[in-house]
Amino acid sequence: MERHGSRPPATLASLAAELGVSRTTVSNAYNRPDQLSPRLRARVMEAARRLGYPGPDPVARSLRTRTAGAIGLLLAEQVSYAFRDPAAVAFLEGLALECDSARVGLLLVPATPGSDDIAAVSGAAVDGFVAYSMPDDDPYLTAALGRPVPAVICDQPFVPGVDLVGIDDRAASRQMADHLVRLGHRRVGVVCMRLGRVNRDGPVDLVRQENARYHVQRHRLAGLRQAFEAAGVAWDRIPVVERFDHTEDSGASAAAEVLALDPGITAVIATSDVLAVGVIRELVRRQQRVPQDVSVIGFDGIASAVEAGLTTMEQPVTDKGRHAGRLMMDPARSAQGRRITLPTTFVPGRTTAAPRH
Amino acid sequence: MERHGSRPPATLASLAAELGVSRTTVSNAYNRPDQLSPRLRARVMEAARRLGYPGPDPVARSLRTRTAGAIGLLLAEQVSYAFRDPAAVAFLEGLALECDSARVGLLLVPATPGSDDIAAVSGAAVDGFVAYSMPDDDPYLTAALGRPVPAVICDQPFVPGVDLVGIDDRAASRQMADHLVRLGHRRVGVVCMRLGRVNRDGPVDLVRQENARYHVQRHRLAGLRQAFEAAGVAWDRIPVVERFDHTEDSGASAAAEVLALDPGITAVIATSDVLAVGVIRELVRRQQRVPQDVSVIGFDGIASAVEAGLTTMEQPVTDKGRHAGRLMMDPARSAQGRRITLPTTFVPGRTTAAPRH
DNA sequence: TTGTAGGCGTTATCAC
DNA sequence: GTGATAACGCCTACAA
Repeated sequence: MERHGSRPPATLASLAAELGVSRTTVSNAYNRPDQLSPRLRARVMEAARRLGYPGPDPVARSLRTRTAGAIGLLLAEQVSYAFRDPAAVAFLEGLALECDSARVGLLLVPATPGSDDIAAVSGAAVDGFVAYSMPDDDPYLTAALGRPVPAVICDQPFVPGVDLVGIDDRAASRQMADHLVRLGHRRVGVVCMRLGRVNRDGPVDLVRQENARYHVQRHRLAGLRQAFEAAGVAWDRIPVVERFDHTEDSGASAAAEVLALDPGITAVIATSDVLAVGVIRELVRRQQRVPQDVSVIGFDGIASAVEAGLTTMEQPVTDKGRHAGRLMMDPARSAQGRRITLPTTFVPGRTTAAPRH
Repeated sequence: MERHGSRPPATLASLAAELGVSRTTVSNAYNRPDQLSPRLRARVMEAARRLGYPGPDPVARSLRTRTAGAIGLLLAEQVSYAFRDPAAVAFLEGLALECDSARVGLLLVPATPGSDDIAAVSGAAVDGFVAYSMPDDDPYLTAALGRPVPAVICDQPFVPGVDLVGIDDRAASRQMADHLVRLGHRRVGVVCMRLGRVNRDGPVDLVRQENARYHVQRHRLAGLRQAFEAAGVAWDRIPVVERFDHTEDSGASAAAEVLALDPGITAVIATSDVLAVGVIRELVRRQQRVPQDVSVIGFDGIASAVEAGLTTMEQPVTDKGRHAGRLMMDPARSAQGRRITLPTTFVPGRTTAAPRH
């Protein structure tokens, strides 16, 4: 591989000068080969090779053409997290599928929560943003929406005028709870994901539930509440425990906390499969049998959990990614504020059963 | 969110004009707040808000500063594939970790194999490329190396003068084979990943083995050969079957093919865990017990396979990503051609045992 | 603390 | 089929 020497790197202009032709001609050699005599084009390419000219500079081209050839992805977590969460990975797969076929790059924007340094968002050379499951008032998202490029949001938040891809979280959640109610469960515990942007773990009171900055969690809790109240269970007696980090460890420790708050529960509802897996781990550690002693139900339908027999609510995560990608690529993006709601599927597993008495 | 109206979008220049100050002042307001009286800065920001100026254009800034704030990732597959292969996901996690802390974006470059359209690579606005496990003569990689930015390669290919992160594939592979030899296996079959850029499945002769375009596979096969020949087994009697797609289905069909070539084998060696899992699936389908009837061994140490008890050679995939990222960010990148070789660990599982006779 | 002005490397437009 | 010219939007010496 020829590394350029000490002389300044070749540019389109210097190539043109060297050849005694105009810059237009060199530009055409690359972008419009048919506008050129084959002979001249060959001469240009030969000189390019000789001078080590790597072809038109992408940034300069972008400036001129006003397109970056990439879309940016925004997450509520560090980028590396995206590769640790199975649901996020599945979403990314779907999104990448659409990027692939549109031949567009996917830029993972480093928007580390906490340090609210907008620079990475304002400075991302992209033709649009896809935001995946962010809180209602995220500064990175605000910055992205302020840029003059289209945006698509997946799951949350809902922003008027901005495309949204999601599911009916409240209905799905209610359905989950109904399943338990039907089995006969009345005393249950709930383990949910973070409800706000600041690191906080612990029991959640009604006020915090209703004011959650993450509306997906808000809706899921509301759905559970509906189901249990419809069954005559007082919702405020049900312990709800929140975890900031979305990991199995969080699920395990939250399970312990829920059990401490009400040792008599017969089921644990987790608002995600990752948490549910942690819950089960903790129950097993305590010699509790699932589902004989305690039932466990999750949400998401991630592959590994479903294979392991978790009862859960499956959502089409990869499809979410595809739809988000399609909305982004769709030329008719003038029609903004579109909304796509995808269906969910209840997946009965081997982790729920009637409570024993 | 204020959407700009019909007038041309605000620029730094138009903002300056509006305010009756120079462009420098506006630029400073964004990039060097301390060079400005707080009052003036406030005026600038206020006007920006009023005019819907989203801040300096990232592309124009990149052109001027000659940095893109992102690194590009090149794969031998479609981008979406990266999210389907556990090893690739782990690598990406490690790489993303470093990108996060360096506050640098990660651009997944759409380099679809087959359609050798270099444009996405030449047109990627990045400060460097990381290539993950590509064939020896990949045109995308060639294009990337031709760009005047640093590059780091993970696993393959080896390119003189370019940083490389990898493992000792031959030694690790030999160690795997030794394990089987020690258990007493002499008739085995091998299932390996693609050896060339064109779609091809089937048995592999010695010539193809030695000329494989993917040197990782080449080394792994060579390591196996060494081990078996040292044990007095004629390598050319051992069936080796290649699969282009890296999926469990491939592993399964390859297992069937290997068994057809030599029904008497007592063990199957797969050069990846994904393939190994497929191999086991096929064996189970045929009512063969693993390891009692046939032993199976994999390579990679992906989490799900290790948990499932697969005997395998674990490589530190996430660390590979981290090291690749660090090499990329390392300012001392003038010293190119660095090489990092990471250690592997043999993981005995429940899928290998002595052959029965 | 603020302003002047040149140039980063390219492509679109239009003329020849 | 080829060339001249004018942006694209910004940064940064340098000067005031």
